[in-house]
Amino acid sequence: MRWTPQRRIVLEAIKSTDGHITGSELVDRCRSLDPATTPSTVYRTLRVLEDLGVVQHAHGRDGREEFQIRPAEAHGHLHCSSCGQSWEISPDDAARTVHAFRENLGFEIDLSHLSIGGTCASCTKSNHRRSSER
Amino acid sequence: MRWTPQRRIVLEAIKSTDGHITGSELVDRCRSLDPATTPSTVYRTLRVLEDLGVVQHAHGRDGREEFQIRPAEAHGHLHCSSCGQSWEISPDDAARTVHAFRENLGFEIDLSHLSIGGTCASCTKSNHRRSSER
DNA sequence: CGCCTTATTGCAATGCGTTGCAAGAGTATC
DNA sequence: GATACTCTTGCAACGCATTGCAATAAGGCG
Repeated sequence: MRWTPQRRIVLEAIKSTDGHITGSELVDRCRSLDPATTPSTVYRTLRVLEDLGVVQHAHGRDGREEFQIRPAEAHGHLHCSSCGQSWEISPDDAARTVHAFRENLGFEIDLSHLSIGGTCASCTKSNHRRSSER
Repeated sequence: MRWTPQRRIVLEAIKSTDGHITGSELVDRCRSLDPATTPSTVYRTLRVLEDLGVVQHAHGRDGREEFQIRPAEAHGHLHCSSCGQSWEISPDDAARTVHAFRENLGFEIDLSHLSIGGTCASCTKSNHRRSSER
């Protein structure tokens, strides 16, 4: 494994982000640190960093990969299709779900990859209000 | 809404598939029915059919869209990252999960979009066997 | 310190999917 | 059946991500 300037930059860029970041956003950010950055290097570096366990990716609601520094504790994400926001699933809720699938199906959920779409509480409420106004 | 030959072909193609199919696979299939098929039309038609509620899409483990004729009952999918297989989540297990998130977080899971990655029962078993052999 | 091995990079080409736009073809109306 | 309206199509260009390949440079070794 070689520790190259390019890899340093990718790591620096992803470290300085708060929460998730998509591949192309990261390419942009790297380019602002070093204009000579090429996309292929960034994407390849991301895979290397993921193999090393430094970063991880999940999929946003549109299926696009979103990267982040690997958190201390693996957690899934919740995406609201109405307002577009996303949240981390709390360790408790996650554990409950993981447990249920393990018991019922023997299926071991990969929490770091878990991404659930739907409608958040406040959007559910406001949608309901709007439909009863008609 | 116009019922054109192109749309007829897309619908025919997706109807004749068993289970899921990715966009590009569907384009190929349409091309075998009509070589003049263009990708943009296929993808646009898929969105129209989805708006009509005829088809729906979810995301495979790699995040790629996978389409299918909308089933009588919405169901999520389970993807094993080890063997690559995928299964439908039974209505019971699905309901349990949906219920849990609604109660705890007020979050309304979109079941038709739910796609969970992890390791299936038999792969978990054989991985375990392999590691204890070392 | 310089050389050698080979991991890594940059480039160019590819694939999937999307979009703007002008040309074309459904559908309704008369 | 002809006409007009406008929804759809096909094309070309684009964006994101990946890959093969030759050139480059990192890091170990003498």
